[in-house]
Amino acid sequence: MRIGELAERAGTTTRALRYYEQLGLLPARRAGNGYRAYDERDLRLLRQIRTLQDAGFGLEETRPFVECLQAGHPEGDSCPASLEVYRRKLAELDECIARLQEARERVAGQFERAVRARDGLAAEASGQRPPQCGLSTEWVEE
Amino acid sequence: MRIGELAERAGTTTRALRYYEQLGLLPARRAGNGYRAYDERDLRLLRQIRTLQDAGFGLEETRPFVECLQAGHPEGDSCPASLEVYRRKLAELDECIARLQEARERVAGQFERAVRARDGLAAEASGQRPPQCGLSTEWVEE
DNA sequence: GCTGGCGTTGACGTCGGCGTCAAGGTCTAC
DNA sequence: GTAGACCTTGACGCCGACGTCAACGCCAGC
Repeated sequence: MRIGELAERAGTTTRALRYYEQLGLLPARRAGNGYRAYDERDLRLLRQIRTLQDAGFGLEETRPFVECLQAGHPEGDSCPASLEVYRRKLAELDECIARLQEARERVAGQFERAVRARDGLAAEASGQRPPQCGLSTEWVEE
Repeated sequence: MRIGELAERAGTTTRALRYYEQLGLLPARRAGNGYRAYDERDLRLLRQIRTLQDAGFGLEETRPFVECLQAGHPEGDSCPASLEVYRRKLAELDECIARLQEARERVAGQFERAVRARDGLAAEASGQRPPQCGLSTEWVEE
């Protein structure tokens, strides 16, 4: 199988495959004419890479999984190094999620404060009382 | 006030300030010798920028807030455009958090499956999908 | 033999938010 | 008059994961 077919079957691009090879992540054999030659095992490796990428892993983090498969293990995560990467990624995701949630709270607080201030100012300007019942409509509006 | 003092008072660097000026975000007046000259209002603008950045806003997203202050409003979020940015950012954060949580679940599932497999118990599962969330400037890998 | 569709390597561009020189100008203190 | 602490502009570097040329080679079909 040549590079174009492999790329298509894995749902990626030839450029990506050459990049992986450049990283030593997915080395390719060569046909007589210099074309890269891949087989089903390479497709397996590539799918491992893509699955992990989709789950938020960087390319370097996929390396232990790929090497694990290349070493003949049944799964990319059959090796200790892969499990270690899982653990690190879980911790990373947890921290990341916590940070985002904290940011979300801050933004939501500021937003609501600003909306109240706006309604307050509008009320002062128009000389009327602020509406008390309709904050939730602000949201769905967009 | 010159650039070094402003940077220090806002907890940033002179490089960042020149960059903001380059973006037209924080224009500076010039002293006779060509040095940038800032005042307390600039410090206010800069603090607005930094606060938003810390909350995960990109520099372009801070622009409406800065312009709002420059237009003489009491707060950076006194203007409709700023509120709109708040809304967009909240939606963005929500989506991002959801994706990361989904990714976390998948990784956790894979991890546990792999551990069970290692311990000799057989089980299988699979999954797919895209997470990948880019956010604030300061998340370091661990 | 010629077109068209594959493949090859190499190299530069992208995005954000600056860091880090380099080469020089300005101002103050001693 | 000179050190050194500030300032100026300009330009390249960085991180990841490729995209996008450019210029060429290989091979099948007509």
